[in-house]
Amino acid sequence: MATSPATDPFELNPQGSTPLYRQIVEQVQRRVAGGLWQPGDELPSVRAVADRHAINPMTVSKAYSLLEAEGVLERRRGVGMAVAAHPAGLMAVADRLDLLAPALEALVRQARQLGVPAADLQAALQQRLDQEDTP
Amino acid sequence: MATSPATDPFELNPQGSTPLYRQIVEQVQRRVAGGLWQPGDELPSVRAVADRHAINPMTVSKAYSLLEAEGVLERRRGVGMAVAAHPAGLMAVADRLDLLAPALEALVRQARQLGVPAADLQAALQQRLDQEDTP
Amino acid sequence: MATSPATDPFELNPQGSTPLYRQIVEQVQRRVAGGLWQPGDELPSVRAVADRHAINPMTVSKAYSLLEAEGVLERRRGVGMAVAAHPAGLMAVADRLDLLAPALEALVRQARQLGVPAADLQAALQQRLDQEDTP
Amino acid sequence: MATSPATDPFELNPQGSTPLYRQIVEQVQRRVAGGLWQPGDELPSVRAVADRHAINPMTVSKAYSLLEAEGVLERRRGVGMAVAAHPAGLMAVADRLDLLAPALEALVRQARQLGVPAADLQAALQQRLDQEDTP
DNA sequence: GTGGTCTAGACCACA
DNA sequence: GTGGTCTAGACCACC
Repeated sequence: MATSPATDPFELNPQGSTPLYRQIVEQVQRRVAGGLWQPGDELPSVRAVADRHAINPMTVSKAYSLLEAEGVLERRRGVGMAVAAHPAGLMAVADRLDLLAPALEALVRQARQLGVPAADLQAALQQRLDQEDTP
Repeated sequence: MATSPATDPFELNPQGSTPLYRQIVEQVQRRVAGGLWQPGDELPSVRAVADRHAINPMTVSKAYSLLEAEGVLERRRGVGMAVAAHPAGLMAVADRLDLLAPALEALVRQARQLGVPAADLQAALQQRLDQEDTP
Repeated sequence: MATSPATDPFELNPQGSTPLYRQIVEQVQRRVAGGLWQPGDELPSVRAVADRHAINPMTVSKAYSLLEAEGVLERRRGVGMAVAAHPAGLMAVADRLDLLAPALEALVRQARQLGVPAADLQAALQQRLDQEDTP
Repeated sequence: MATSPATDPFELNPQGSTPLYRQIVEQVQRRVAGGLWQPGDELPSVRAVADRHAINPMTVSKAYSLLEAEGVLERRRGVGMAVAAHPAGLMAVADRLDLLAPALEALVRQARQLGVPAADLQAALQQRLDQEDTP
């Protein structure tokens, strides 16, 4: 089980509506906030990520720069990027739940408009979480 | 309780990142898919919606046109738009759950990346659904 | 002989009753359906087409968006539009004939209503096709 | 075999892009031009057509008025509309073929863009005409 | 450079 | 009254 940044840690969806650089930024933020990635862990190079996903290196670079400006990552000259010593994003479980609020809100709103009963929604989540445990 | 298309059936959020016309498209899709709006029901006119939300008529028109191309709405010339006789989007509960898949997927992925335990996520959804019942 | 999307691949008739954006949509559909344009081929930019024909960029953009929604084109962010990897419209000769059905139907119906004999209609088509070969 | 104007002589398609009144106008024009309908033949009343197709009587009335202005129909006070004594539209076979030119042009252009071979197009027309003979 | 979104306003066609 | 089309121009996001 690999939780620290591997060669290819990102799940990118070029079709999706959220831009590529945003997808990278958000995934790093969450993993650091949740403690999955620890201070000092090194991220894959800009070029490695760009090659792996066949995207423009500038896109990756932009994401890393934003994360550096945020204090989540720090630049190690000649080496690459690493999770900052005191990452701004690390937080308690309760605060992490707040970060989930928008996604939760969207889910519930869509279910309401679709006329899907609360019980069915709960069941669907349960089922999806079970998949997660035993892939 | 008004379920069929009222004078102002839309909940638009001009601040959000999703464009206005997309918000309209998605809300109509879900309401038709869920059976809340029935075939033959007439939608509020382009101008009415535009005036109500102080937006450009073209924005509303664009949404309606897309929905017509999708087969969800049909144009009644000189009269207005109505839910299509055989809307492409009408479906059973199970299929409606499929429409929720992307939102559900996003929620679970974000929770995983944040390191939020499954139990906490379930609890958060439960709590949010309880709000829905007793607003 | 240039078959892949050139700088100016469209034949637009501003006088005709069919709107400009529809003309673009239909021409792309047919060329992709016929295999003249292959998956991955890049289309001329919105601005290029708009300048070339002295029309508003939005008109071209509208056409491209509809084609994307249909699955014929795909957006490459920051790069442009291209024929989709698996275009919804690519099809065998038999199916392409189905696309001609409406036009064929209209022709036959008009001939019937005009009392034009079948033989004369056949001859007229033959004559028109001969022009095509030796322009 | 009914060639003179019956109770319901029109083939109307509310979905099509051509407006309803235009469909009526063109069908009358062609039938008179081809001699299928003879001078003096009476047309169904505005109300009859409107009821039969569930459309607005004004739409039918507009079509009839245009045809009267053109000299194809004449108004018989208290009785209804009839094909004019000397209809402007009656013409020789060669001229009628000219009326088919636009439809023929559209068919050939679409076939070319679809990459359908001339022979296949000829065959398709032949097949469609055979249906016509033995319905 | 690319396309996306929205506005303000015009004119047209249809019923 | 309804929606459809097009324009001119603005601003934004992405790569």
